[in-house]
Amino acid sequence: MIRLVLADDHRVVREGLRWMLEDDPDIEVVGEAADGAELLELVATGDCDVALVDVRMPGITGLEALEEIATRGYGVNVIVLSMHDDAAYVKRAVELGAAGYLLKSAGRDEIVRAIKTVAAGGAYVQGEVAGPLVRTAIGADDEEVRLSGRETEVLQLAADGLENKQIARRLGIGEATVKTHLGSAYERLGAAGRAEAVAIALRLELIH
Amino acid sequence: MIRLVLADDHRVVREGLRWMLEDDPDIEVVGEAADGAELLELVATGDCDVALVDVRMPGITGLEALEEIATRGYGVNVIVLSMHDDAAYVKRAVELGAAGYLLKSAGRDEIVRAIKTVAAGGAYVQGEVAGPLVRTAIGADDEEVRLSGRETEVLQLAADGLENKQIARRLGIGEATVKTHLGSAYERLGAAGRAEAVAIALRLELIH
DNA sequence: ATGGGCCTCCGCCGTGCGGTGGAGGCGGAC
DNA sequence: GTCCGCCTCCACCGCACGGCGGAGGCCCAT
Repeated sequence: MIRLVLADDHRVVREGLRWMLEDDPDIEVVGEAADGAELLELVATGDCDVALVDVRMPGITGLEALEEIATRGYGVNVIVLSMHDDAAYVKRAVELGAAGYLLKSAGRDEIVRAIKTVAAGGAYVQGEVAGPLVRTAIGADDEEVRLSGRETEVLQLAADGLENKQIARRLGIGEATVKTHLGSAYERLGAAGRAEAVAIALRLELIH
Repeated sequence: MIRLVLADDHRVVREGLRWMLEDDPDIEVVGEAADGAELLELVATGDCDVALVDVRMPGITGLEALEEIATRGYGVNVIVLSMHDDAAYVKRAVELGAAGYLLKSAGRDEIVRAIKTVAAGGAYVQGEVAGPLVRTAIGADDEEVRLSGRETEVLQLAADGLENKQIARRLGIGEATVKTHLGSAYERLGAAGRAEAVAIALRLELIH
């Protein structure tokens, strides 16, 4: 019997999944969470084997909760449920310790298969996103996009509408340094300027 | 027997709802649609009584389909399923002819109740949004954040990293006009500049 | 100890950007 | 008819921005 936890901020999705999955004799839904905090509480009890979590949730997001679960080393395998088929998303989720990755376009059979696979200790990535993923694994398009601590801070404040001088004062550093960090952030993200950089970083959930 | 059609771009949601609702002996799911066009096709056949449709779908959105269904005068009662509890959304949906309005926070019982109510010719608005609705009916609060067509286009291109001159060429308008649109977009969004405007618009899903 | 990543800072310089204050045409709403 | 929202365009101006080419200190790994 696989003890499953569902995490999604929309109750229709949670209840729908519950009805859909409990029809399978090997699966038992032992808990539901509406956000990352609730999910972490449930996982902490240790009474579950697999968690099916939406990436996008209020407060603590699915990815943040995933990171927490992975580092804490609970014996819970997490399947990420996402709207995005971007390779970067998948890669990031897998890096953070996801055992499975499903799109919201997945059907019941595929979800059940994924749950049973990861419950058995395996990994499951939906076909439509597996292609891009292995491409990056081979190194065809490597370069994992990430920013240094300072770059992230500076870009976050830029996204909040502060100008360089204000960012400098906020962080207690010189304006020239802010420019340097922004410049390297643009380069890493392949952005033409702060607007595009903010757009890309938001999509990759590097800033909020 | 109530013949029901489900419309949502996420297959997990559709299948989940199907499993959840077909458990009720009075409800039969006779069709699923992944976008507005499919929904209109299904409704046109006339073989259904109630449609449960998500507002947000690619191509023809739920609201647009709703409008079409209402003006064409099919004998189908539409229940709108939305993430937003904004009064403006509810108001607009009801204006366009929705017989019901549910949030994604709704539980199974409430959904079933809504379906049976509208199938009987009634109207159902979820409790949590009924309050805001009457508030706006009185005129207590209004104002929703939205951008004009041009403002959205211009801001989207700005988020893609184009500079004003390039945006102007792309849209076949003058650079001054681009600046005007951007300026009014900043004002509407309460943003200090393009970076913050892009951040806000992305969060509000006004651009992608 | 040499290299590399990160953080810090500096000046220079062109220009893209955003604010201000206009103008007119078009369509729908009252 | 008159108002209002939307789209279009113009000139001016100050400055924030971003690219360039430097510099040094820190820590860690090879």
